[in-house]
Amino acid sequence: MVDILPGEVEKWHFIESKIREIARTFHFREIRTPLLEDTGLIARGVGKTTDIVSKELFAFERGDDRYVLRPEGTASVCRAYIQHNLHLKGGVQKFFYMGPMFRAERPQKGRQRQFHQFGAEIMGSADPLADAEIIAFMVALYRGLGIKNTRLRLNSVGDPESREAYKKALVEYFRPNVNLLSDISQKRLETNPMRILDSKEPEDQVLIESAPIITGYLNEESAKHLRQVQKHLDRLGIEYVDDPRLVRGLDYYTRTAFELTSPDLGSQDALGGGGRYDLLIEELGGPATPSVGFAAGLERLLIACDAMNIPLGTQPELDVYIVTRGDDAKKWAFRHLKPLRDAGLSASMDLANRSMKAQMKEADRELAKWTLIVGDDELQSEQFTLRNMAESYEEKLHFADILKKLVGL
RNA sequence: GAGCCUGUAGCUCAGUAGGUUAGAGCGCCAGGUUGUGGCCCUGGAGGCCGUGGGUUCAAGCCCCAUCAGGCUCCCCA
Repeated sequence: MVDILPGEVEKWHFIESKIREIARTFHFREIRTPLLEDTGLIARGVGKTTDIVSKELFAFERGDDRYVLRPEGTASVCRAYIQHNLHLKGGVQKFFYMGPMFRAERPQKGRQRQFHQFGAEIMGSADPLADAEIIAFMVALYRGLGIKNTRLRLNSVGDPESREAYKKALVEYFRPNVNLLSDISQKRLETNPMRILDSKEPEDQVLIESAPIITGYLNEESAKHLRQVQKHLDRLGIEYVDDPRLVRGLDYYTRTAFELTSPDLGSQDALGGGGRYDLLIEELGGPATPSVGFAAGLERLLIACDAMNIPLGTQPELDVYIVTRGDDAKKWAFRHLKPLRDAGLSASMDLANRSMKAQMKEADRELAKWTLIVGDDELQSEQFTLRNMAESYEEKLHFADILKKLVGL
């Protein structure tokens, strides 16, 4: 896990405000859920056989209750949707969220045990327009930041009927050659054959290349749904590639699945991904609510921005630093920070009784635009020295005029 | 969970075949300039050399373990 220090945190502010701004234009509304969730919710929501649940949860018990640090956001949003009867508010609900997630994995570039995701959900629509809307939102964020080097992959993992037919076909295809598969894929043939398609083991690649693809096994409704999503994306000018071998690691997806990747991320090349989950809310005990969503990694977004040399936030400037000489000046300065701050200026001063030279140096380091220099002379004449740090000129003014001048700028 | 690599000052890194008080640049602090930053000069502070154990007269350097990080695999964001 990592600390985000001053200098780095400004980048986060920049990205977070960009996300909020684009969410506003799409009219997604923010939802915040607890970092802790009931273990059962996550297990049922994400799927017991997924890697995330079976080996990556941070879990603990307290009394009879079992908790996990949330590994993703969708299950929590669904829980909140059910718990607060949000379907009764009517219409289609559009949410976005942003915050830390936790998975107990071996860390590497673009992968931490505590990481940050933003994501969005559209709940209560089975229409392909909702799929296109959620993808458009995700793509708009990356476009808005200027990240160009991305690829959107699109597929349908089918509804339960289609998927059963496809799984059967896959098992029939792989079974005769089971010995040629990697150990892990041999296991997956029993538990979750579609995951074999996601394997990167070299020995699996040959077989995967000529394996049957899901496209031919989609029933008419699922196939039509995918075609309509594609048409909507075409109309929006959003480029994508059809990838009939795209499968996702969470069990709740139905029909639409998509992933946005970037070659700038190295081995962990997924910026974000998502899909439709028409059955999840019902499975969790809520009303039948077809929904679609995505999640994206903020750390990976930052890596992609750096790779493209996209300027993010920088160290904040300081409006005024008051430099003092002597105890009376120090007292005067400490009192006069308030009117400066009340006027909306950022103002600071030496808090460690150091030399003028040290104070000037600190003002420089803190990117002060102005220094206000106060010593015996100034206190006598009530005319204070205002120094412009960038242009190195000074003038003597009454405090009221200094305030006026700085606020007026 | 697996493989390979790395871990020396706040940061970036040197440390020669194991041999006295572990170095540099930048940064930090102070002085040169007892009322003025950025340049320059001088000085200073700051390291149980990731942690624990072992080998040796002697370990930053060799061995083992462990923790953390990097690159892969796996998986995902």
